[in-house]
Amino acid sequence: MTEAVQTRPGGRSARVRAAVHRAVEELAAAGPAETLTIPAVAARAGVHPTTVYRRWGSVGQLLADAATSRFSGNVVVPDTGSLAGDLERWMDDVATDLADPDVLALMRATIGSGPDGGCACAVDRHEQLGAIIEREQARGGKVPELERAVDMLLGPLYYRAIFAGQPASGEWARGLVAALLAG
Amino acid sequence: MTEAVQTRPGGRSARVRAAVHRAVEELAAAGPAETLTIPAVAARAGVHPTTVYRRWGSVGQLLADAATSRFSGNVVVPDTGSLAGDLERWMDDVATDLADPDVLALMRATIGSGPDGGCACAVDRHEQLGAIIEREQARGGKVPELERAVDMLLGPLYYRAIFAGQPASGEWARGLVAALLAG
DNA sequence: AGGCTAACGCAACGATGAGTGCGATAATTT
DNA sequence: AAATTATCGCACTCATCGTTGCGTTAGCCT
Repeated sequence: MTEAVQTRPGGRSARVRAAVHRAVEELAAAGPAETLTIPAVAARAGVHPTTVYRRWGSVGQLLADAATSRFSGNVVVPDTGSLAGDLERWMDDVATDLADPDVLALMRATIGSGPDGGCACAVDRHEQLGAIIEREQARGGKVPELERAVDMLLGPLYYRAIFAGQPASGEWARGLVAALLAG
Repeated sequence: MTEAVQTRPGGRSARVRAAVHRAVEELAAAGPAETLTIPAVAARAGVHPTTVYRRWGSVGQLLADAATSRFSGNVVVPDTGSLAGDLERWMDDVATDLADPDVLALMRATIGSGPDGGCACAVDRHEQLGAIIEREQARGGKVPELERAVDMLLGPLYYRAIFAGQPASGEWARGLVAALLAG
């Protein structure tokens, strides 16, 4: 009597999901926020609007899903052997990702869609930074606190991207790492 | 023959403007983003939708206007006599402001409304920080660079508010000031 | 106080987004 | 290979947003 709701993740469903996610990213990058509507997304994805309404329900949930899918696992945690090297490589990757206007547009739209939109964009990065620090700790090295690292690395990076509109250079990012490790 | 477009800022216009701004803040705080529509704002403000359409045009411009109005001049630059004191007081005020859920909701909606939405929320704070540093410089004290101050103070503050969802305590904010002045 | 005109309210229309019932398709299982 | 059923496409309806023309109200100036 188990009412197991079995899902069906292979084949067409996956294709539809990917196409819709791609359409969301493109539309978020293209026009103003009010053009990001479900019929528009469906048309661009080559899918019927009904499908999107049924699978996601609202623009907010659609954006949250697209954002978590986009911001999870597209940056690999490096392993250079030293904490400084790991952090510098990782910051460089994150900064490069944040320099893409399409990524920024998706982030802005996701933030605007609800209270946890911002978290969906950064949780993965938070965990990656924690993993880097944990590994150094396993190596036996002295590590900064995760909170301090978040404040001094992620904070400035995301602030510049969203609130200042400045591009983040690799050199500047390495300076942040140096400041963290010096303190 | 001067075609001076004379505006009429007093009396009713100002009342309407204030009521609409208030309605935007309330609606942004109340429901999801898709409920923040011009007819809804007009109804809550006790104003006819046509008025809002004509004066602001789109939800994006309306949000930008409301945000700049809300985030300008509601924090006074303190003058305690020392740089550390000024920064601590100011950070405390900003942190308190950012702890208000309504303020956060307005910020999120503004960020989601367009590419410069984020700037509209932070430009004033940027200038205030610059003013504090300039005053200390006039006093003859040694001052940090404005960029570094932004990275180490505004960055963590806004990152926590938007991307981490953590409340910012006054103690933690003072720690940021200490770290900046120590470096 | 009276005129001038910017700003607002009202009514109506077209366009489009949101939601629903039903049949068709294709992924998964036996 | 055949059956099962989750998922999708289609046609249709309802609600509401965006816009325009016109009359009215109420700031500002002489």
